[in-house]
Amino acid sequence: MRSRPTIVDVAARAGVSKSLVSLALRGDDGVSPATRERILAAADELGYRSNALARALRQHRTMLLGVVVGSLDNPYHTEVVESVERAAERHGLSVLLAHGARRAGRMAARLDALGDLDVDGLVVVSSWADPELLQAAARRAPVAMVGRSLEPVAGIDSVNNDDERGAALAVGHLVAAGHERIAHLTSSRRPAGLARRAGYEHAMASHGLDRHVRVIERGRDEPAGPGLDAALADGCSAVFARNDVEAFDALDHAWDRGIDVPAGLAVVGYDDSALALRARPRLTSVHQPRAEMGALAVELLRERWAGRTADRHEVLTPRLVVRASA
Amino acid sequence: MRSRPTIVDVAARAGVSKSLVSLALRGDDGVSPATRERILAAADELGYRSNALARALRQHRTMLLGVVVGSLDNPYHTEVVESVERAAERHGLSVLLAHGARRAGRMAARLDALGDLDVDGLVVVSSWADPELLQAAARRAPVAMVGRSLEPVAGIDSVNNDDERGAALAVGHLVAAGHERIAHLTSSRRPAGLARRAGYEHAMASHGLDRHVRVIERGRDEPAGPGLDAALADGCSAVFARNDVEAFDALDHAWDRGIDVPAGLAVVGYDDSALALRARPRLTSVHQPRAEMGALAVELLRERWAGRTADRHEVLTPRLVVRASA
DNA sequence: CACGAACTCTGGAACGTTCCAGATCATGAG
DNA sequence: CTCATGATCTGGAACGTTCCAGAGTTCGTG
Repeated sequence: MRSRPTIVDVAARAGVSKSLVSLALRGDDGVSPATRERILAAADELGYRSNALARALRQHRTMLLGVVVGSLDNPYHTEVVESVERAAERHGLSVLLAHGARRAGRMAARLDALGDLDVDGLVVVSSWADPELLQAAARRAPVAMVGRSLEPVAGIDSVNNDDERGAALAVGHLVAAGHERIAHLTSSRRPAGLARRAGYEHAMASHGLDRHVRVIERGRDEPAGPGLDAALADGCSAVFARNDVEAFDALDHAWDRGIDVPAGLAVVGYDDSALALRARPRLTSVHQPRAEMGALAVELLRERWAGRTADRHEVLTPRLVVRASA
Repeated sequence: MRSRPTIVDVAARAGVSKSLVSLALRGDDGVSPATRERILAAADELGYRSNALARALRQHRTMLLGVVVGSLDNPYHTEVVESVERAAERHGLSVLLAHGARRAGRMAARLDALGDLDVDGLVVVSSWADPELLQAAARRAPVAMVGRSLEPVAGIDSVNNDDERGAALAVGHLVAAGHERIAHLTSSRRPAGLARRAGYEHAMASHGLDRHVRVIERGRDEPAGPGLDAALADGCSAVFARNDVEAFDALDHAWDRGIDVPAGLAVVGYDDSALALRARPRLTSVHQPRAEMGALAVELLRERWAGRTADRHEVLTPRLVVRASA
């Protein structure tokens, strides 16, 4: 494996200076058509490929985008990551992926590693992140967060959907279908979860159903069964779950208990991830515009590169996708 | 945002040469304890972080691992990617992810982009890849493929599970449960799919059930229903699906038709991905040792870096995980 | 006391590119 | 014929590291 040809090799072959090769390859128009031709031909013959590293070192831009994601096991996350990668590619950026950044310690380590690689920007896809960590990272490169922090973090752009509104859509749909005792199933104390819960409570109140508010809380790895059974025993006829994964759990439990969905229990999820279509019956779910969210995050970073200094916090509007489960 | 301090700044502050700073930071033991102390303190005070780019340029190694994956929508793929990332991290490598490389054109583009970034190695996670594309990429950096090509590709290491054997496990289990008319559901013409199909056919033959071999083929986005119905009508009592996604489809269809699983139809999947646990009833599935496969792929690359030139093709042994669906 | 062997430390080249200031040359205006 | 102008091209510095050859100091030994 002979070592990769450089711009100098091309220059020698074309009989010009390395500087001119650089200009020609970058399409600068101070190069005469004839020599440009010659240079491109030489590059081609040698199989020259530019060294992105050297360019990055000199230009102070790597065209690298760091993407930090809590985990890939929730399809919603992977779909956001895919949309970020797609948008990045459109702008000639490559994505560096770090997953498993649930714990703050690991997230810090991954952010540092990405920073050392001089990424031009960072997208954090997570339902939560330590504000200080984000700000530390933002001192190196602009950061856009897809997902919520408790409140806007100074210096960090964000893209979100309106969780309260999404929750209201879900509750509204169930109320319209005649449900009154609507429970909320959640295992999250993170901002997105809390916002959906608050949205649920407000929506219940606005429909005059305060007295039927019932939140089924459980620990991260606790089963949903006991809480659901208790709610069912109290006449609860519908569940609005914090996300599709939890909705799936509710459907599973109904399946195990032989309860018909939606007749015996109506279920609405959140995210409208691939899971919603895999569920039986298919899951009615609040749709987050994922593709748009990823693209928007990349756009926010590009604006930062262009010089924007004011923070932007984008909140997109979710919509309800009605299927068979409610 | 003042520009990042460099090794030279640290040197100035500690009153030594940049070379010595470099040595001290890398833990070389030709540096006296006292000055090392002083240098580390200076680095700390300035908030120095090394520039991985400059190091990579000089050392001709980026510590970057390119991971190319067909798509992230099959949980099996994401789990392999996660395991690769985990193994990479253990060795101080960062993962550059490119997804959506189903089409050869896109895969070529992504491989080129990763090559330009001078990745030290490539892991291709896909059920198929154009051998020439892989070999072209391997001219730049060693390539390990997780997944099958029709036959071993010269110069490319690979990690696989033994699909034929896995298929035999599935069939064996169904036969032991008393099934004779066992169909195979597949929508794939890729090597892994073909191997599982062949394994199914051989296993059926070895149990003296040649006459009951029945392959339900369908197009990539065609429903599984019609083929399944026809098979059921002919007395088929079990299905061995090419992967969990297809098994899921079979369960769905059974659900839609009100057929009890496993009494009315036994279903066995392949991959034992997260989907298997999400299925109702829970899916009996052939387990591929994903975590091991990702780690092994990284190990194969490391061996290449260490100088191995002979190809290695690792084939791991799958095992059957019995759950409720069969 | 001289000398070589550690032990520490240093300056400059190199990695492959881009940037910058300027060199060269033909052209056309005065 | 001269000179400014624009078009085309060039050499060297710079990016932040690591590598290499060697310089200076200290110390033990004969």
